[in-house]
Amino acid sequence: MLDFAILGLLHDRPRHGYELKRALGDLGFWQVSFGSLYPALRRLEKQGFIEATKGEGRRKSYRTTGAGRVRFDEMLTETDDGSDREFQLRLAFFGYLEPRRRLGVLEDRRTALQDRLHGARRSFKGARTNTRNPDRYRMALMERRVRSTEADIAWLDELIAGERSAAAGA
Amino acid sequence: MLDFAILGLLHDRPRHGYELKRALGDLGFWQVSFGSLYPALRRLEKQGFIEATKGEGRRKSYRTTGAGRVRFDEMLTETDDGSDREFQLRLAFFGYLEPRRRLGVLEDRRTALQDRLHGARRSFKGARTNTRNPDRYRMALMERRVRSTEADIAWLDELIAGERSAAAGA
DNA sequence: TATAGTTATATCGATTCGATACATCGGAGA
DNA sequence: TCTCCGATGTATCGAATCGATATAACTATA
Repeated sequence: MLDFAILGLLHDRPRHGYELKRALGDLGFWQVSFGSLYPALRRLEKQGFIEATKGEGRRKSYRTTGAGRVRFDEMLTETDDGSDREFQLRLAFFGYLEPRRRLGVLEDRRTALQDRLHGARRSFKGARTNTRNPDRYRMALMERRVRSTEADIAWLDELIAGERSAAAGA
Repeated sequence: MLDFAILGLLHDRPRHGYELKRALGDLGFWQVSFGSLYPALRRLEKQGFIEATKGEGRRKSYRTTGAGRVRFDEMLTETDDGSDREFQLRLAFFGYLEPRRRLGVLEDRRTALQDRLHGARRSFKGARTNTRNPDRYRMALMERRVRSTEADIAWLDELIAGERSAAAGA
């Protein structure tokens, strides 16, 4: 997954290590550590997906190779582990995904969130009903989960609507 | 952090490994793997914080020792790494924290979320203003971050209000 | 001229993950 | 009745990731 992130960010333009960390953090959902990043860069370089050139000063500028761009395209359509992080990462690179494939990804995500919502509601109602003395704070956690999943679905629906009108308008 | 989770769940009552994984997953924010859980149990046992007794069938029932309960109490008030996960975990065990200490934890969390909100808004507005051709999908991600942080603060404020009235009513 | 903060690359040990192995148990369907 | 399947349950492996730390140069500021 970090490999996917790096290839995607380098697909935008060449960047050095520190800048990759900053850019990934700026996406808002993953503060990656150097202990993950630098080994990942060497891994990708050894696999021939990226290459380093010396930038200004101490910097090493990385860019994707042809093989790296092919790998990135594969990853864009490849199997989805269903994690929140992977979805957000995929969305960050949606501009590089063929437009006709986008709606499917969003709808799969919607299904997954609906499932999560049902589970969250079941837990919440179950705890309220079955537990003799339900813990106030754990109930609050469950309620938060229900609400934030609902909010995510609403947000996603806006994205889906936008995608449909973009498809119709094109 | 996993140690904290295990000690807290065993503070409720004795549980076996599989049950701990289920209980932690049911809290809704951490699907821990067996590859983390079983080594953690052995770690805690070796440190003398928990002990195993043979339960029915294949089960090994774990419970906290005196030292384990002391350690858990320390962890309840100890340094906070500021992560979402740690906050949620701490909240799940709020019932075991002295009532007079609860409000402080919630207010610290509120401050952290406010900071996050400011950062998220700054990124969002910055991208909209500075970027010549802002990526539609990355903008959506930023907007989601703003909205979900706002929703979290609102949810937290309800908790804080409840806590204040509980303190007043007592 | 200290001194503190940011930029930048890098590594270390410990933790966590995802996959897998293996075995038992209860229920559904042939 | 038999057989398969999914849930239960403990356990381990290698790889990925984390958090802390080391090092060093540059930049601002007191």
